[in-house]
Amino acid sequence: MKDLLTQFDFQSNLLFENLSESENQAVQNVMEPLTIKKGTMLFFEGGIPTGIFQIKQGKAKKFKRSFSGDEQIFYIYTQEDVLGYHALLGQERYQDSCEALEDLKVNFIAKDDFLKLLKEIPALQQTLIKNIGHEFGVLANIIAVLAQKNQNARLALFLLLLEYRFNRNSQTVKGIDLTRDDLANLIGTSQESLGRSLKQFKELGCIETDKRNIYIKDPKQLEQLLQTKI
Amino acid sequence: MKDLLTQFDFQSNLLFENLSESENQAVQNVMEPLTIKKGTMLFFEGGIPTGIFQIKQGKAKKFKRSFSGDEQIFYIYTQEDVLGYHALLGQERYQDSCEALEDLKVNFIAKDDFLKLLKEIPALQQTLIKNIGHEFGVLANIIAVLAQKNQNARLALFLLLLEYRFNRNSQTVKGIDLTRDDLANLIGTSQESLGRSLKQFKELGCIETDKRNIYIKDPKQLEQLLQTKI
DNA sequence: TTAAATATATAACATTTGTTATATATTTGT
DNA sequence: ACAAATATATAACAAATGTTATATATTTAA
Repeated sequence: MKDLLTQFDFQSNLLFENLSESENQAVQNVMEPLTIKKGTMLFFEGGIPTGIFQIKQGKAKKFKRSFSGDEQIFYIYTQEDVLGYHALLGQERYQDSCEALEDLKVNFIAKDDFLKLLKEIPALQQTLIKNIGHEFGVLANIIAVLAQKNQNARLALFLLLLEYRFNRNSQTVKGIDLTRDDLANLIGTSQESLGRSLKQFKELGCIETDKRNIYIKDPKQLEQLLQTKI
Repeated sequence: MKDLLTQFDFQSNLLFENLSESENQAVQNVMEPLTIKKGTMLFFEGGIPTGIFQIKQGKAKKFKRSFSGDEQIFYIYTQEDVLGYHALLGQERYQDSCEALEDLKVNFIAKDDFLKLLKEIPALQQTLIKNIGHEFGVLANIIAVLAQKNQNARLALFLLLLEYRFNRNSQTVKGIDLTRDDLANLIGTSQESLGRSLKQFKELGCIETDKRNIYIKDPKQLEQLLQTKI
C-alpha cells in the first residue's frame, strides 16, 4: 500500500536529506523564515521565480487554471515539502500557481542563493533533477487515475494519500482538513457529487466526518474501493 | 488556437534547434540511424536507460500502466520528436513505456554519447531542463482537461491537437491515424463510448472517417465543442 | 454577539458514460 | 486468395455523474 502511495507522492520533503553536516549548514544559512497568511499566493502562473520555499507548518495547494478558467488542483504541499524549484532550474516562468490554504510558516531561499547552493553542492543538483523525474512520473500516474477510475475510486485513493501525507509526522489523529471545494477540485468532480460519495463512504463505515474534517476509519475498505475498475 | 495547442505539446521537436553549426555536427556525429518494427518497445517502465531517440518517421506512444493494469497513453510522439531523456538526465530508471505504433525510422544516441554532448554543449543542457519544465506544465494541463472536461470536449481537443502535431510538416492531408483503442486510451474513455462521440461528430459534420482515419472538416466547430463546461 | 457571508448536505431530475451484445469491416498470416 | 483474427460500428440498457434547488451549519466581520 505504502508503495502505491509513493507513486502519488512528490517526495519533495526529501530534497535536503542526505546532505553532509557542512552542506546542511550552508543550506540553513541562506534560509529565511517567513510567515504567510492564508489565501496568499506563494507564486502564480506566468510570474518570475523569486526563490524556493520549504513549508514548516501548514498546507498549500498547487493548481492550474484550465483554458475555461476552472481551477485544477494537482498537488497539496504540507510540512517539510520543498516547492518552487522547477521554474528556477529551467530559468523560466512559473508553470502553475500556489496558494496558502492556512497560515504558513516557511523557510524561503532566494533564487541566487539557491542557484549558488546548487553549484556548491553537486549532489543537491543531482537530487533535484532526479526528483523532477520522479514528479513527472507522479503526474503521469495522476493522469491515469483521473482518466480511468470512477469517482469513488478516485476519492478513496486521494483520501488514503492525503491521510498518509498530512499525518505521517504526527502522533495525534488529525484527519483530512480541506474544504469540500478543494477536495472536489483535486479529484476532478463537483462539490455536490463529492458530497454524495462521502455520504456513501460514511454509510459504509470507511470514514467519519466532523465539521469539514474527514477521518479514515477503515483503510482496508478504502483500498478495496480504489481497486474498482472504472 | 495555436497558442492553446502548444500548452498540450511537449515541443520536444525543438531540442536540437538553435545549435551552432559545429554543435549540430557533434550531435549528428553520434546519431545512429535505426529502424524499429511496429509493436516494439523503445523502452519500458523500470528499465535502465540506454540512450535517447529522435523519430524521423512514424509514431510512438508513451504510456503507463495504472495499478489496476490498464494502459494510459499520455503522449504520442511523431516526426522530429526527441524522447527518452528524462530518465537519462536523472540517472534513474524509466518512469514510463514507449511503443512503436508503426515501423519507425529513428536516430539513436547512446547514453554516454548524450551525456558527453550535454557537458560539451551547456546550451543543450539548459534547453533540456527548460523543456522538462515545459513538459511538466503540459502534464498539468492534461490533468485539468481529464478532470474537468466531458468526453466530447476531450475528444475535440485531442483531435485538434493530434491533427496539429501529426501533420504540421506535411503538405498532403493525412488525417489522424490511430486505432480506436489507442485514441480511447488517450482521451480516457472506452472504445464503445468513443465510437458514440465520433458518430455524433460525424453527424455534426466536424469530421469524416475513412477506415480508421479521422479527417477534420470543421475545426471551428470542434473549438466550440471543447469550450463545453463539463 | 449577532447578522451576513460562506460552506456543507441532500434530494430530484437530466445527462453522460459504462457495459453488454451483436453485426460488419478490415487486416494478417498462410 | 482465403480463412482466421482483429478492429470497428452500433444499439439497448444500466450505472455514474452533472445540475438545479433548497435547507442547514459554520465561519467571518462588524
